[in-house]
Amino acid sequence: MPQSTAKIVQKTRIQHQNQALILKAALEVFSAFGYRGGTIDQIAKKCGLSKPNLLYYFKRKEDVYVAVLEATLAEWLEPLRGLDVNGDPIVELTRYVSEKLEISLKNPQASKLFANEILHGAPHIQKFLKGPLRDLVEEKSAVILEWVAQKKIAPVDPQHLIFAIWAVTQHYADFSVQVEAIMGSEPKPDRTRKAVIELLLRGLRA
Amino acid sequence: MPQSTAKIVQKTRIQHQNQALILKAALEVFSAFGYRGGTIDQIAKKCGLSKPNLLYYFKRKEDVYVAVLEATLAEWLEPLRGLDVNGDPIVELTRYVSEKLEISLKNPQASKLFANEILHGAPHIQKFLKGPLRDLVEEKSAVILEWVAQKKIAPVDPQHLIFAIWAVTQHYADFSVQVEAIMGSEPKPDRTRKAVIELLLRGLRA
DNA sequence: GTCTATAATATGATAGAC
DNA sequence: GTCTATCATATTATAGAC
Repeated sequence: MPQSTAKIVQKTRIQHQNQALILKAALEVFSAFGYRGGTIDQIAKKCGLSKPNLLYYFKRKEDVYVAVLEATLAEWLEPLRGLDVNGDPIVELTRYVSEKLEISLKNPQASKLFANEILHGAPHIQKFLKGPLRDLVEEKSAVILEWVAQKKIAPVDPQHLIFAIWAVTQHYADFSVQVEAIMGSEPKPDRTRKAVIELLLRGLRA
Repeated sequence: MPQSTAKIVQKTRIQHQNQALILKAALEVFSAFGYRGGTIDQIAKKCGLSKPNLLYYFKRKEDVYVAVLEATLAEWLEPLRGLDVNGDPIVELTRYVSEKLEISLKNPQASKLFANEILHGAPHIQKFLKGPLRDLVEEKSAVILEWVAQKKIAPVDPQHLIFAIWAVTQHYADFSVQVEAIMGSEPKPDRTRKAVIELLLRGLRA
């Protein structure tokens, strides 16, 4: 009995380990080639498993994709959630832009995966977009409008401000190839951060 | 002899017509599903040709893709090219942002096709990025720096300003699904334009 | 130039031994 | 749980008649 339990625990551990390996490899593959472009063969090779063995953990290719996609959604919401109506608007927005940019630069693959999904109509995350994401944007738009009402920042359309922040911060991850082609090398994160904050927030000071 | 010539002309006309049909259909398919996701079968059906007939005009799937991609590159450069160092900076930049946004909204498929290509490493347009695009950005960065030197606009990093304009304007085309999910409906172009111009350029007034 | 038929390949998924 | 072998299917591309 004890040995049997130990065995189960052992197996479960290996399961979790392998699942983690698969998700890591899947993120690399799907972010680079898209859902249709990436193959389970590539993913299996990248994490040292055979194709049938991978499909033992995830029955279908789509299941792997959805799993890795959903793993990134939580992280996606987090920075915006922190926007505090009681804080100083410029400080709050600066922190938000900084965090969003840092996440994009630190994990460009997740950003690309997400961008690719939305670019092709978001077939797997409609509910996320229309549910949690929409609700959060609505909540934080109210925060920004409150700041405007209190004349703490210049008048601004809150939804479009949020879109602009997303667009610019993710641009450096999603279109890194273009950025590097034009700048001749990888942009310096610190300089990028300063430039982005200036561009997006300078016009808001009341 | 005259008839023979007429025939050739006729054929050439049909060729051009069919090529145009193919490129139009290919843009729809590739922008929606990506390069790997789109099939020549879909494209052929969409323009009423048989698959072998399509492959008579373009030998390989990749040739169709490259053709439709390159057809969009010229249009891509055009608005930035108009930035005139002798004009009023705010007027010039406002015009540029407006044109860029209008093109994105009018032809979101081309924007998506382009975004997808870059997202996946731009394997087919490396030369375009490192050549004409880079050169043009360099030229127009100098224009913006000149305006800064003349104290006509506030100090700004010209490359990052251009990136921000691209990111925000294309966002409404590339991520339209997300924008609509959050706003509940298609955004009004006029309101979007005003919001984007305010957000990007308000901070630049000297 | 256009078609039907088909070859050649890639890839998702399963069967069954161990 | 993991493997080899294989099936089933989708898709690119070509052959050859008309």
